[in-house]
Amino acid sequence: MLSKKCKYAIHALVYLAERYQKGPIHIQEIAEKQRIPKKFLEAILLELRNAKILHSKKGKGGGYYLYRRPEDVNLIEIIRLMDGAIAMLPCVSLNYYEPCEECIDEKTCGIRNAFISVRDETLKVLKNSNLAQIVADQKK
Amino acid sequence: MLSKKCKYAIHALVYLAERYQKGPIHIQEIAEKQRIPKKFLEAILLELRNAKILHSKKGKGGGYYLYRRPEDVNLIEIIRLMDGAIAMLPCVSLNYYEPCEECIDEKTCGIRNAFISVRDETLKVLKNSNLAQIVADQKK
DNA sequence: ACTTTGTCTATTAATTAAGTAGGCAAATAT
DNA sequence: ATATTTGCCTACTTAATTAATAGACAAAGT
Repeated sequence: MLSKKCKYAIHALVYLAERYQKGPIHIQEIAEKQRIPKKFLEAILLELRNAKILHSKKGKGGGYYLYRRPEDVNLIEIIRLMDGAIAMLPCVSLNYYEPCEECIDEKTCGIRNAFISVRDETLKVLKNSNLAQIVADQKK
Repeated sequence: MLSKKCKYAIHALVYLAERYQKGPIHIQEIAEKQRIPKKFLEAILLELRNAKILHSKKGKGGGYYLYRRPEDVNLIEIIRLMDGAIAMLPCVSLNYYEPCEECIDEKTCGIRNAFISVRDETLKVLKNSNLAQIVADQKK
């Protein structure tokens, strides 16, 4: 399951994608419209900014805005940033690999194969799911 | 990520699948060989028993054994039993559906589509991954 | 009877997720 | 300049979930 943090991030990004190139949006506005605790949202947007997904402007009239085109921000990146590994086992994670503590021998482990397939299929779907796509789906 | 509980369950079941129809296996033995805290394992095996995946025998010479054939126990069932929903969002879960708290309107939500696809692909893979398959993969 | 082994309920400990507080720093307006 | 707005950053608190443990009980076998 995605964490609330991750879901908040997706909602905030979709909100900003709908307003792409319309100038900075105030945190307060996003928090209210998407019903996200403001302080929590601040931390989330900051992480997205540090990851070069968002840019910000300070002072009056400031706020956050999408740095990249909506079609260039996909769910893989957002989920990895917020929640870490996408795989169901640490030992099959591409970006957050760790050996499984409970595993006796990874080389002969028969469990990993299935989860490698799950990971690959999941990445395939999420790679094609970007902010532009989500905004489009929303309008139906 | 799968919980430790779920990973312990899979390891214990694979251990029992390897010994299918060889009589009951003592909890203690599984706990030691698979390095699982005994008391924790007890609770796990009990759940698997209540779900009709395992049977048990009490008293001397007792223990747990697979109730069904290894090919008839797949990862979907184990994961759902131990960790609940397989989907990444509650609102797209087939067996543990719940509306997303942060969602304004599920009908027009553009986020769900991707996660419905992820869920379907994941189920497709996990459905074909059963204990017999895992044991076979292990021998390579 | 006595021993072995699973059953069940209740607790505790550890970890992670979620949310909050408050001062600092940069940009803008007057 | 200086006051105001707004994001930046660190630290902390609370809540929830996961992991692990304790101990009495019940059934089966010797």
